[in-house]
Formats: sequence, structure tokens, C-alpha cells
Amino acid sequence: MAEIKYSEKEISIFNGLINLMKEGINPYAIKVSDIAKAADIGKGTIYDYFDSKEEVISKAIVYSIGEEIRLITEKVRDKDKFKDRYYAILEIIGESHKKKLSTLGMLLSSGGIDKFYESLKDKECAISDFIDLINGEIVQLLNLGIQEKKIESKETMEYKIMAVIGSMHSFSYYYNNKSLHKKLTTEDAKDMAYKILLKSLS
Amino acid sequence: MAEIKYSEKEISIFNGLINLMKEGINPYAIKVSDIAKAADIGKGTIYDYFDSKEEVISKAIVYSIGEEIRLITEKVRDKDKFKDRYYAILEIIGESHKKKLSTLGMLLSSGGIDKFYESLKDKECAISDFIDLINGEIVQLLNLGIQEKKIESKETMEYKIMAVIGSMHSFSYYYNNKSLHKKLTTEDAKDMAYKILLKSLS
Amino acid sequence: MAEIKYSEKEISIFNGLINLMKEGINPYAIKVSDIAKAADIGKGTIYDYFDSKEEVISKAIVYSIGEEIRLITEKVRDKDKFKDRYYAILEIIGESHKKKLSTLGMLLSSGGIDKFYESLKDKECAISDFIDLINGEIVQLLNLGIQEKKIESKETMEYKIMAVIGSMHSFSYYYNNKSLHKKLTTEDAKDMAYKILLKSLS
Amino acid sequence: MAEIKYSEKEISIFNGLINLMKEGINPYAIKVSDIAKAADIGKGTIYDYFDSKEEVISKAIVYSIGEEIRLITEKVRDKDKFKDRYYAILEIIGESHKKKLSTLGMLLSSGGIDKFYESLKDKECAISDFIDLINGEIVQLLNLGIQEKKIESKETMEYKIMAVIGSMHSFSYYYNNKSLHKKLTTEDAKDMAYKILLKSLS
DNA sequence: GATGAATGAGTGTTCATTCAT
DNA sequence: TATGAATGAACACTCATTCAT
Repeated sequence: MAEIKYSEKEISIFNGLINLMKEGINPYAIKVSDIAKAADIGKGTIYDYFDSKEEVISKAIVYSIGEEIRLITEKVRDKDKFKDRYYAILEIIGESHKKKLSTLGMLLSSGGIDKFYESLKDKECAISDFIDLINGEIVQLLNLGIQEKKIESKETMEYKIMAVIGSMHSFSYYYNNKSLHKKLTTEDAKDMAYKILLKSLS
Repeated sequence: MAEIKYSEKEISIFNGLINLMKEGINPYAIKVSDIAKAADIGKGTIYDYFDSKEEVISKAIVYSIGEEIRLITEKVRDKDKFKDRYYAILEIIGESHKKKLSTLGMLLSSGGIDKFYESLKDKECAISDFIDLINGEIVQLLNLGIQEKKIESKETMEYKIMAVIGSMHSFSYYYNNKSLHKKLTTEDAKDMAYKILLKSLS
Repeated sequence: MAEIKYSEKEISIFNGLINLMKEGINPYAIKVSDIAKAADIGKGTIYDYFDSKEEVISKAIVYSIGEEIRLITEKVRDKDKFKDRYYAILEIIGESHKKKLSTLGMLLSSGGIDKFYESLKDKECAISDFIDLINGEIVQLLNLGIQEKKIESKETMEYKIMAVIGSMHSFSYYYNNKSLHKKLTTEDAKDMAYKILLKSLS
Repeated sequence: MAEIKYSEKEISIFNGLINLMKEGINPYAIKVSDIAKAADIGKGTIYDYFDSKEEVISKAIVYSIGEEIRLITEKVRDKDKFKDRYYAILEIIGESHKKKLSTLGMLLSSGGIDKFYESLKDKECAISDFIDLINGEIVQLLNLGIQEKKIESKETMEYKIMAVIGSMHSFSYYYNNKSLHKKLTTEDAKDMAYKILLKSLS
């Protein structure tokens, strides 16, 4: 994955913007002056580092996904038990639902991020790299499970990845429609997703 | 579900706009003049039927989801075998990926439509109705499966719904990342999703 | 000469702008809002008729030159005596010095209009047409003089045109530096220019 | 004429800017950063020597005219024959047409420089001085001609100056519309201007 | 003294909305 | 009822000017 290096100033612009997006503001509704205010700099300074508003937003999203994935990877690698690691992932999915900008959610989502950010100027170089990273993490998770004999290895890798993604989504769906499932705790939902995973990989 | 009745003119405005969105144009980038052109009417006429651009877009999306669900329900009810009906749903998911505006995909997606369309003025009255409709269809599907003894009924309804949603998403994920899975045909992916479903409900 | 037809609204925009320029405001310093105010219309309306500020200014200048030449031609053709017609031209030159935007002066000037309005988008189609019109008028003036035996016809046409232009400029120079020639009246200056013309064509 | 002394740095800023203007760039379109780049210094340095962009441009133009006149005077004083000196002046007029910024041309032109550079902050002290210098040179030229008996001295000085200016403009007009007079060489045009001068002063 | 990163007032341009026809 | 010409508020972007280094 081509590592893009950004200057400190660029990163502080990104972070301001990402915070705005996490507040749930539609990226297309954000004004340049908002971005400047969020980064606590002058409007003109933005244009010393980027060519257009579009470019700031595109690059900020790509940067944000990269950071989020870095964070997830870090948090998850701590866990060396299959179940712990899976639950850690569900934990992160749950947390990212609380934020408005869930890049992980978007990547996993049925539409994919590209449906909504087709205008991303640099997506060509970035999005599929991210997918690869996510897939790599899933493969490692599966290997743990196989070592621990929690799951079978007989199915193809495609099947196994699909099963993981599916189970994660089932949790996500619960989380997203919490109001419809008031009897269910988050822990219940995690257990159910885990059960789905184990059974589909048994 | 409160049925909202629209005039013929309103519907033709919706259809023009929906076509634009299916072409993948970001709804926030669509101009009133585009909507008018797509509906082949004057710009002013739109304001005879709606109060603002926001309102047209909001209502068009809600209308579009309703139509799509109506279509799905129709197509799916034909099938009275569990497997056929499930495959029919996957078929529809696949088709809706080809269009740029997949309302079904959005409803199913981890983010949920409300993440992206929070500004929807009328969502309060509509989105949760749609979720109920989808859940109702899933329950019917599950009942078919139980009758045919393809799946067990011992788990809770929540678990079963989550399993269905999860398996559908695993297919969706394959479809969305087709380029990464060139060896897999769409039929393979359907078979795998079905296997995941059966095993998680065994 | 390719006649370009403008709508009434376009002409009223031109006239507002030309008035501004006649007040001596540097065209490049004029703001779109000034143009709109001068034409007594909204700022946005300008963009219904032109693509950019640059375009409005360019086209207004070309239009203005055309109008001024039309006016001159009209005024001068009344006079059917050589001397009267020449004095009428000097009269117009004098008047155009009072206005700040003398397109005639610019065309005649040593730099030519193109030095200052190189950015004129349509100059290719217009400026040389204007030069031709001016030359045509000069030829007619010369023919009158020859018929009346006021001037000789022995020299080449180039020489004769140069002599006319030169004498006109000598008047113009006087007019432009009036403050240095306080003893001289405008009539004196006209007489002197006429004398220069007659002698150089004798 | 009050001689204004400029520091070396100021002069190097002027020269950079004058080069830009000679390339035909509209002075009003030149940016401070362009001026800095042309002078190969930092943007801030300009403000150590001048108070505003306007001031740099104004003073550069005045400086440039002064330099140009100094140059002309120098070149012309070599020639001690009437005809040679007149032809030398035409030569300089021709050369200055090749450059885009002809300050001489502007001074001579019907509009006068003040039409275009009314904003010149220091014009009050400079332009009329330049006119005086030019007039002085013309008077010297005329004296040469009278001494050599090439021209008569009976007319008033105003008449004689007007005749010289006129003849110079007739050459300038040829030069400016060269494309219309393809049969004419520059030498022909000079000869014609000289003939006009002699006849109008005979 | 010299610099150029940072600023924000200012301006060109867009486009949702209105309203006379 | 339907229209689209007209509007002006709003916003992206520029660039003269400043000032910390």
C-alpha cells in the first residue's frame, strides 16, 4: 500500500474536517470556511495546501479510513484468542456506529464507500488497498479460529470470509435497529453474531 | 403504514429525479433545473407541488424506497419454495447493485439510510415502516423454511432474522467486491450465501 | 463586416458598462456588481447572457467601437464639401477626447487598441473590420478633396491616407496637451491641422 | 525636472516589472508574487521599499518612461543632420512598437498616457515634465532643419510641432497596420513620413 | 534586512426561489 | 396552470498585505 505522507498542517486540516463529518454533517454541505474554522486557520491557508474544497474532502476521507484501519488493527492484534478478537471487532463496529462517520461501516456496507464517494479523486489508489487490509485481518482471525479448532477449515477461503463478513453485518443490523429490539442487550447481539459465525463455519 | 397519495405530476417529478440518482449523481449535487429537465417541465412547476428542493429529494427517496419494496414483495411472493424465494431475494440484491441507487441496499446497509439522509424531512414517518415491511418479509421467508424443515425453529426470532440479514450481506459483499473474486461466479456466491444461511439456522 | 446581433438586454448591459468606462474607470477594475448596477439588473442576470465578466467587457468594447463608428459615419456623410467634412471629423475627435473612452482615438492611436485589449476574445473578427471602415471613410474624404481640386491626386493612396491620419493626430496632440498651448483656440488648432493636410497633399 | 533617485533594489524591482509589461501582460493583471518572482526577491521585500502594489506599478511606469526618454535623447543627439535625426526618431518609434510597452508611443498617442494610467499616484510630478522634454527635442530637431534650410521657419512654433508630431504618427499608423500595407517596406514608410513633414513645413 | 507562510476581505459565479406573464 | 427570466444570497477561491522568524 502506497503510503502517502502528509505535512503536519495537512493532517490538522484533515482532523478538523473529520471531526465535522463525525458530527454527522453531510460532507457536501460543509463550507470551506467551516473547514478553516475547524482547523483553526485562515480560509486562504487551505488553498496553500490543497487545490480545491473537493480535494480536501476526498483526501481527508481517504486519510480517515487509513487512520481508522490502523487503529482497528492495533486494537485487535492485542487479542490472541479467536473469540476475544472477534468480540473486539464487534466492539469497534458498535463504537463506530456511535460516530456518524464510520469508514469501516462504509467499507463493509453493501453499497461500499464508492457508491457515495465516487467523486473521490484518489480512490483508485486507496480503496482497494483498504479492502485488502481488511481481508488480511479477517484471514488472520480465521487462522486463529482454525488453530483453536473453533471453526473448520474445510470450506474455501471465499466462503469463510463471506461468513465472517455476514456475521459481522448481522450484529451491525441489530445495532442499527436497536430501537426495534429493545429486549436485546448489545452483549446478546454479540453472542448471537458469534453463534452465527461458529455455526456457518462448523 | 400510512399510504401517501401523490398526484401524477408529482410522481413524474419523482421518476425523473430517481433516474438521475440511479445514474449515480450525488443527490446533493442535483440542481432544480436538472430535476425540471428530467421531468420535462418548467422549473417553476416544481414549486407548485413542493416547497423546496430538499422536499422534492426527500420525498422522491421515500417514494423510491416504497416502490422498490413493493416491487420486491411482488417478485418474491411468486416463489413458494424457501430456497427459490431466498434466491429470488439475492437476485434482486444483485440487480440493485447494478443501479447506482439501491434503496434496498441502503436499508440493509450497516450505516442505514438515515446516516446519509438524516436531512430527510419525512423520514420520521417512513423509514421504520419500511424496516417493518422488510422484517415481515423475512419472517414469512423463515416460516417457509421451517415448514419445509430446511431450517430449525429453535432459536429466537431475533437470531433468525439476524442470520438471514447476515447471509444476505455476505452475498452483497461478494457482489460489491466482484473484482477481487474473479474465480467466483454469481451463482457460486448465491450458493455460498445459502449455505451460510442453512448452517447458521441448523 | 459580420454584423453581430445582440438582444435588447445584452445591449442595455453594454450601455451601462460603456457609461462606466466613459467615466474613466479602468475596465479591469470594474466589478460585476458595478456592471449589474449600471444596467439596473441583478448580478445573476449578467450570467444568463454572458459566460464571464471578461466576456461582457470584451463584447461591450467591440460593440461600443461599432456604435461609435456608425455614429461618426452618419455625422460626416452630411457634409459634402471636403473642408466641412474634414472639420466635422476634427470636431468628433475633439468630442471624443472629452469622453474618457474614445474608441476612435484608440483605433487611431499609435498603440492601436490591440495593445490594450489584447485579451479581447473576439478581436480577431472585429478590429480589422473597423480599420477597414475608417480607411474607407478616409478614401471618400480624399476623393471629395480631389474633385474639389483642394488636393493633388498624384501621390499613392498609402501616402494620402498617412497624410490624413497624420494631420488628424496633430490636432489630437494639440487637444490632448491643451494646457501647454493656452494661447491657441480649438479653431486655431483645426485650421492648423487643415493647413498641414493641404500642404502635405499639395 | 525633479530627478528622483531610486536605490539599486528599487530599480531591480522596476526592471523585473517592466519586463513583465513588455511581454504584454496587462499591468492590472500582474500579481505581487509575479513582481517578486520577476525581481527574484521575496514578496515581503517589495513592501520594505513600497507601500502598495499600486505604488510599485505607478513608479515603475514613470521610471520606465524616464529611462526610455533618456535612451532616445542619447541615440538622437548623435545625429547632427536634420534628416538623420528624424529618421533616427522613426527608427525608435518602430522599435518601440515591437515591444509591448511603448511609453513613447503612449505619450504621443491621441489618448495620452493619462487616459490609461489615471491612477498613477505621481503623475502630477512627472508626465508634463516628459512632454516638455519631448517638445524640447522636437524644437531642437526643427532648428536643425531650419539651419539646413530643409524647412521654412515662417510658421508658428505650435504649427511646426504639430506638423512633426503628425508626420511621426503617420509613420506609426503605417507600422501599426503593417498587415494592411504589405507592399510597403518600412523604409518606404519612413520616406513618406519625411515627405509629409517636409511638405507641411515648406 | 529578507522572507514566505498565513490571513481574510473582496469578488466572480452559481443556483434555489420567485413572480409576471 | 405552467413557465423561465430575473434575482441576490451564498459560497469557492484569490491575492494584497502582514509579521514571526
